[in-house]
Amino acid sequence: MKPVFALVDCNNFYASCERLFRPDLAGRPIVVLSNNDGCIVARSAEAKALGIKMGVPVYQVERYLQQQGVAIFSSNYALYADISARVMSILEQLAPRVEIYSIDEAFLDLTGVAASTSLSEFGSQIRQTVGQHTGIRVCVGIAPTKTLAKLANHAAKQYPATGGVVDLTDPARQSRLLALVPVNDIWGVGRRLSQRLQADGIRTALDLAAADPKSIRQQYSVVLERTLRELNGEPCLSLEEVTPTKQQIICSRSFGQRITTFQEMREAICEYTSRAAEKLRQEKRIAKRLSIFLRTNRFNASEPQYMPSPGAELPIPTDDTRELVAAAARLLRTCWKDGYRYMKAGVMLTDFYETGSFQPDLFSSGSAPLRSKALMSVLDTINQGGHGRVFLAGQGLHQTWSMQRRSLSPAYTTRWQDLPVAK
DNA sequence: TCTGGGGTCCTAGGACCC
DNA sequence: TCTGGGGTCCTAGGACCC
Repeated sequence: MKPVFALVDCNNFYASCERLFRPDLAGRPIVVLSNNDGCIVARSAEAKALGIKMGVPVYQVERYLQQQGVAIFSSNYALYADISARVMSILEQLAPRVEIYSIDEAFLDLTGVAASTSLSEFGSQIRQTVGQHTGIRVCVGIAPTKTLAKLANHAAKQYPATGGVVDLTDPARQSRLLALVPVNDIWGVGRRLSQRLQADGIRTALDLAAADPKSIRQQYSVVLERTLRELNGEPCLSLEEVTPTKQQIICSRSFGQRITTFQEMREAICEYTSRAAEKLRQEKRIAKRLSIFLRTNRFNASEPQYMPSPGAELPIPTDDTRELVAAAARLLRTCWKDGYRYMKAGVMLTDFYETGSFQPDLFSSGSAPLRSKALMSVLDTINQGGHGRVFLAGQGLHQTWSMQRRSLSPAYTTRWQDLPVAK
């Protein structure tokens, strides 16, 4: 049986989540900012219509946002994750196999669905059900490959006449759409590739689909060859239901204010290491390698730049916050230099093993690592419970460097104090 | 003054081995 | 005054995604 994929994508997801609990904002433009209130990362339809671009630094458009009466929100990730989980669980009820691709997108396997009902009808059912149960609007693209399903979804968003659902299983329809799509709108073709492709005379998705797979592989890469084949309806990417285990865990942030002292940086690195260790334990992994990085402001050419990123192997892989923090602090001492204004720092864990699976080598002897499963699990339970936090002294009490979130909405669905009240 | 964070995959090139 | 060839493993960096 020929495979059929659907891509379900939430419209303007973060902005829509904010509006769910603020009916007074109906029809008003909304933008959501990145961490630290730096850039615009999501826009409502009204904000897009005003010409506000994705990714622009807020300070460049602050006046304009005010003039236009745009509602501004800091990122409220707890809220978006919770709404996302609700949307995804509905999709899992509707389709037998679902791959959660990102916070606001999922691929569905619709192979065989057409027997009872038409594919586009099924797409409309998805839209309706999700809309009814969560208030979130989605668009649905349906096609024989993931790459085509992405394009179908794109079209469903772009052309209101489609009613938010595009069935692209018909080859004639595929080529009509591909002729309209510029290469940079193809999934997997970014800024650099699209520049190169255009220089080679490949301007539309149809141009790429018509190119020779072998020479594309030679001149570009095996990845682009797969994209080309997928555009021609030949599936190269399959549905991945089980989330593959992580290869690396990163925790990094820009600071609310520049950091200039070792003490503050030490706090920040401790904090990020603790967050990374929590994620590691959630994954049920232990890590053998830890690295940290510091960054000055690369946008400011007149300032001296320093961006060290030292790393180290741990004697024995671990998921214990205290051991990881100690290692991170050692690395910080090796690379710290006074006299710079640091903008950002981060911690990265790599080289994972399953908890309990690691064989220590014959010669790593002696010093029993301070490690306690019980302690770490108590730490996690308390910190995930929402009734206060327990942390290492090194993380700092005041965290003067922590990020700015001036326009944060309440955690409507994940904190009792913030529950919306119907009057 | 003010520019996010967290991931993946692929490739090229160096180190090392026989 | 000459200096192979081929394989594997690892790392850094580039490109992409949301």
